[in-house]
Amino acid sequence: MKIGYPCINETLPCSSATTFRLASYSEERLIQAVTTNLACLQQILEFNVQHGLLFFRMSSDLVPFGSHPVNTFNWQEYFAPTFTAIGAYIKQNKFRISMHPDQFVVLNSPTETTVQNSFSELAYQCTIMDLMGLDKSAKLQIHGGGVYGDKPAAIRRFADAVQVLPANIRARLVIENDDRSYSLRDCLEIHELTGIPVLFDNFHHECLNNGEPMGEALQLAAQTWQPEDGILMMDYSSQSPGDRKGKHISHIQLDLFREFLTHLNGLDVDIMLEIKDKEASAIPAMALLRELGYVPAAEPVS
DNA sequence: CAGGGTCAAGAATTA
DNA sequence: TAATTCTTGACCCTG
Repeated sequence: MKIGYPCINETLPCSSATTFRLASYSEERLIQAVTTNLACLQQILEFNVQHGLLFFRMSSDLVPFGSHPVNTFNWQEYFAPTFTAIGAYIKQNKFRISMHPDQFVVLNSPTETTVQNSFSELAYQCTIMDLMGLDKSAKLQIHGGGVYGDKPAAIRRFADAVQVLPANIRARLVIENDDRSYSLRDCLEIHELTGIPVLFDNFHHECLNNGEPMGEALQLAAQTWQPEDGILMMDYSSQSPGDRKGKHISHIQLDLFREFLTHLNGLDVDIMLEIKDKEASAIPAMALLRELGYVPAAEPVS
């Protein structure tokens, strides 16, 4: 079991997602931003190793405009040695890695250009993982997309789109249940049609489900992962008290987290904490996992 | 220099 | 058909 937080470290004085406006695009600006971002990514990974946080979601913004036509620079080749070095560090420390293309990646959109843009974005993010030399357990997580008033048709379009993806992207693609449109059951159906694993989000499942108890839901999602995919990846969060339903909590509530863990029933998972204060929650969560024996005690610093 | 409007990209809801 | 919400950080313009 590994645990982590997404993209941003609030302790370190750097960002791995510096960007700039499209209007101010230039090759110099791009090189500067990517250089900064990759240097910071390395620092974050080192911080995480020190704290035993070995599941990490890399920012979608490592390369600004990574899939935009304005970006004709061969950043893949220019930064290949840096990607290789970071990848070596990731493998040396046995990190689990994910990326999460955002809401603009919609494989089942009825708009052809939206689908094409989605393919480009997936290709961009997959290239980063490929350049790092990561195996197929490093995943790209996306949601089902829109429903457009006809979910069965939307699911078929999604499945058709997955089939025409290049093999390297398809091998990394996983679908995550969301909190308003595509439930775990819908995602399992997409898995049946495409073979892609289902990344389980406990909080989304609480918001939208078909009656599956948490423990059963975890088992159903876990069954969609093949050995080469690695163990089940999941997103963990809980409701922010007093806020709109679906709003993520700002700091981890350890009693709720502890209660959630009882539903695992021995299932091994990697847990991404989608909680606002990032490592400030991940560190105490990790301490709890050690206390409960889910992960070994910290190794002495050599 | 701080505050705040705005930013590549979408979908669903509401007006 | 058009505006707003979702959701989020940070760029970068304005005063």
